[in-house]
Amino acid sequence: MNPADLSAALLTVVTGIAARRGGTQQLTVDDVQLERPRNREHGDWASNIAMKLAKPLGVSPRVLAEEIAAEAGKLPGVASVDVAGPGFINISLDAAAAGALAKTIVEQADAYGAGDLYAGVTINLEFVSANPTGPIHIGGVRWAAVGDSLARIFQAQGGIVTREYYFNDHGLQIDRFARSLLASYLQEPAPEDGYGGAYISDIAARVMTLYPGDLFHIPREEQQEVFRSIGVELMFGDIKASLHEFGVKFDVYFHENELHETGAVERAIQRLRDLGAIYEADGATWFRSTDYGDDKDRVVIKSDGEFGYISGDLAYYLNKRERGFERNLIMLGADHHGYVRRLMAMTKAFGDEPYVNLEILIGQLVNLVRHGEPVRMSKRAGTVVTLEDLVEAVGVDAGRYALVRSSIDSQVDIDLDLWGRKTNDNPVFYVQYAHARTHSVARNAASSGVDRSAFDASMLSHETESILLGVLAEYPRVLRQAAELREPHRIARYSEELAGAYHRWYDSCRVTPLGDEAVTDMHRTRLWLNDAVGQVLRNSLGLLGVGAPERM
RNA sequence: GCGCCCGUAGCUCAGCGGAUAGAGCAAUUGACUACGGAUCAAUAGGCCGGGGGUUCAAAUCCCUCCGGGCGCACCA
Repeated sequence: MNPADLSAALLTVVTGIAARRGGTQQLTVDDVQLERPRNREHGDWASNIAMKLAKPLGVSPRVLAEEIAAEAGKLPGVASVDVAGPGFINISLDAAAAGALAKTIVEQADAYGAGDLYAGVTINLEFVSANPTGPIHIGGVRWAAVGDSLARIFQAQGGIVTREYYFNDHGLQIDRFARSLLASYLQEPAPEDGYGGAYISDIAARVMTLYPGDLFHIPREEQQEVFRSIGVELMFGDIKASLHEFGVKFDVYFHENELHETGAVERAIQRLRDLGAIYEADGATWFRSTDYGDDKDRVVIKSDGEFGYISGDLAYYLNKRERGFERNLIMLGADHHGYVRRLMAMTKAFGDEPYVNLEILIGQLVNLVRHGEPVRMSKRAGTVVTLEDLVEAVGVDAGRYALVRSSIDSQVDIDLDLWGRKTNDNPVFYVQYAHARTHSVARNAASSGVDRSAFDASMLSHETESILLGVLAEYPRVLRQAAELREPHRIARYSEELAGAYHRWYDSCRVTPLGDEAVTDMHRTRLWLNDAVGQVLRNSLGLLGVGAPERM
């Protein structure tokens, strides 16, 4: 008996009662969503439907609740139904109905928890997209972890997902990068608006070893071009390598240059012009974005003839739509929240639906903390905190977990000392250890002759088992909610809850017989539960891109 | 001035309009001749930043004030 089955059964009961009382509203499963009461004494599942329907039906919530409870109590698998407080309906399942889930999970394996929220929907997730002018700094790293996890979550909901990296290889920042490399090579001071730091001289030196010609005897402009083309490729290779090491693999690396070379930018502007959303003023060409909700109009062609910044975005969005993506998500740092309005205005201008065809997720800043002090960074001075720094300090699993564990709406301090520790004050180890423990238990079970040849769900009646089964039952809903709200941290928090429930069960219910005890169906049945927990922990950690070791 | 995010236990943070607001860490006290003690049990710790409002019900929604972070270019 899953909560979904129970909801469906309850819906039938409630619909019948409402109809008899003359109710006219159409009820759906969403109206009878069950929640797990915090307090175990309130049963396994609770419904607030009586309080919601009391007013429209003109009855007191308690009376209505009693009426529903009387019928719900007759449902198969339901042990008891009570009415409590202002009109909560508290339902307890019998052990057999609740325990059946253990077997279901083992049988469904990797598929347990998956849903169809985005079945067949094409989704483009654009994230990181750091300019190839330096290593990925910590802000981009947050999105590397969260964006990749979100991609996995959407896939688990049936979405057809493309992970995309927008490679900004066009524009002034690249010029600055090239000039900085050249300056380093010529042992000149870094340009005023350029980049500094050890990686610049490193890349410059590598360019030298790769360039087949003689750099000394070509004009400075050509020298800069050499550093630009080779340097960008090297930097980009480094970025790809760090992402790969971090377990993030992009399906598409999209080059901004392509939009300019194919005339896509002009076409995008022309399309706005055709819509009457373009005007000329002060020698420049403007997008009248205020007509679509922006707070000021935006320059698409500057008075010097160059394209404004938004022009590339216009073309890029259209390009994604032409490639068939129904939903396009862009993940940006808090310093880019000002973009949201203008890009939504663009979406609307093109006749699409803002916040549906295009969504922009804004992630607040991440601070790294070491020895209680924030690790400050400055791109100019080259003291960036990079992906490599994080991985070096805490490893990939802890790094990803730390980044994905908090809501992106919150600024986060990541304590490198804490996350680098291999002890129980590190949450990722708490969860991984629980998973390793399920395997350890399974190994011991095998050597004691306990197998899964029998399953009697009614034996899973210990209090810790009832709690553990309840947590397992919630997983599909947590996953769905994480997808709907674009909040992978819910999966992380859930995995911690499950790990805790498992450890407590382990402490009071043995899977393997003690001493020369005989193997019973109790042991066999518990092995199913043990394996079910391992499976769900594996599924959760998999969605976070964090390893689920069998031994630690 | 305008906009986005945040303010919850000593710390780091969860919390879907529901019942007595939670977890981990830190503190105190316990549990190994028992499947891995990277664990578990227990104690203590809170005007959920302040004030209004909506609701049967508000940490959650709305308004307002205070505090913190980040933005408000013909830069990218």
